[in-house]
Amino acid sequence: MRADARRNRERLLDAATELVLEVGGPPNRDAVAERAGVGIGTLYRHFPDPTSLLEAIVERALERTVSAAEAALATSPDGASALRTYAHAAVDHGLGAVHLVHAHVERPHPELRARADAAITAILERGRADGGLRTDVSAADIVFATIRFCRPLAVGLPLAEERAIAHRHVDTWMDGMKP
Amino acid sequence: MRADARRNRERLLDAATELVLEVGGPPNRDAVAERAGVGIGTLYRHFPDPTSLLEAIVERALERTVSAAEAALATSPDGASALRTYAHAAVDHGLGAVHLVHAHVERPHPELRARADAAITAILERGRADGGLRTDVSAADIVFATIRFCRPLAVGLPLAEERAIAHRHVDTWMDGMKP
DNA sequence: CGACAAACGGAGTAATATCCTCCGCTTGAT
DNA sequence: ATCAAGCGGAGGATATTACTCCGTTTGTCG
Repeated sequence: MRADARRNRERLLDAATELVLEVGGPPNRDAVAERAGVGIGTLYRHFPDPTSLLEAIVERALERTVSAAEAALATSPDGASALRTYAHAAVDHGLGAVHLVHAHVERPHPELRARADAAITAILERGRADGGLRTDVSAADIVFATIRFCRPLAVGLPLAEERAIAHRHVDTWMDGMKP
Repeated sequence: MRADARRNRERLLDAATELVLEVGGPPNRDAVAERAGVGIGTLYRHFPDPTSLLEAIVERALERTVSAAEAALATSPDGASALRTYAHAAVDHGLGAVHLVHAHVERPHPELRARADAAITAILERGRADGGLRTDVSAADIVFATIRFCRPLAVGLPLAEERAIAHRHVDTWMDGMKP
C-alpha cells in the first residue's frame, strides 16, 4: 500500500469520526471526503460500500479501547484503578464511534468483543479480590456504562467539551463503583 | 378543540417519541402517521412545519420532567432522595425526546428551562444543607448527567430494556453523588 | 335528532438529498 | 526515468422524504 493511500485512509477515518459526532449518525459521504481534504473518488476506492466505512470506524475505536483495557489490566496496581483507566481510555477512543454500533453496524468484530469481555471480566475479578470494587456489577453493566459515556451529549458541542464532561461523569461513576 | 383532534395530537406525539428512540433522530413523517394510526394529512394539520413536531415532543417531555422535579422538591424528605426521584422521573419522561435538543431543536422553551434550573438548584442546596449530597457539583452537571441518562444506548433495544438499564445507571450515579 | 363545521384519510406529485461512476491527471516507488 | 497505483470531482442516476388536495367521516350543539 502506497504511503499516500494509507495516509488518506486514516484521514478519511478521522474525518468520518468527527462527523459522526457532529451529526449524531452516519455522515454524508461527500462531507466526509471534503472534511478529509480528498476527492470523493478516493473515499469510494477505500470504502466501496456504505457500511465498510462505518465498520472501519468502529473497528479502529474498538481495537484501541481493547488495547487500553488490556494495558490497564497489566499495569494497574488494583482493580479500581484499572477500571478507571479503562473507562477514561474508552471515552477518548470511543467518542464518535460507539454509537454507530447496533444502529448501523451489526455485531461488530467478534474477536475484539471477546477480548474486551475477557479484559473487563478480569478487571472486575481483580477488584472483587482486592475489595476495591462493588461485587454486584457484571461485565455487561460495564459495557453499557461505557457505551453511555461514549455517546455525544449534544450535536454541536465541541469535541473537547464533550470529552471533558464525559471524563467527569466517569469520575463520579467510579465513586459509585466502590463498595 | 374537538375531542378526536386532541386525541390524535397525543397519539402523534407518542408515536413520534417512540420512533425517535428507534431511529435515533428525527423520524420519517409518514412513519409517524402510520404508527399513530392516523392519516398523513392529520399529521400535517397538527404540525405543519418540520420542526413543530419535534418541538412539541421536547416541550411535552420537558414539561413533565420539570413538574417531576418540582414535585420531588416538595415531597422528598431530603436533598438526596429528591435528586434520585427527579433523575428517575427524567429517565421516564425524557427517553426518546432529550436527544433531539440542540441537534434538531434550538434553545427549547426558556421558561421551562428556567424552572428546571431553579428546581435543580434548590435540590442541590437542600442536599448541601442536610449533608446528603456532595458539594462539588453544579446544576449544569446535573443537567448534563440527565441528558446522558436519557440518551438511547442502542437503536433496536426495546424501550423497556433501555429504561431498566438507565434506571440502574441512575442508581449507581446516585451512590457517587453522596459525599 | 339533524345540520354543519371541523377534522380526517391517503393517493399521487414535487422537491430534495444522497449515491456513485468514469476517465484524464498526478504522484510515489524502484 | 518509468509506470502503475492512486487521485479528483463534475454530473447523471436513484432513493428518500415532503406535502397538497378534496371527497368522506365524525364530533358537537341547538
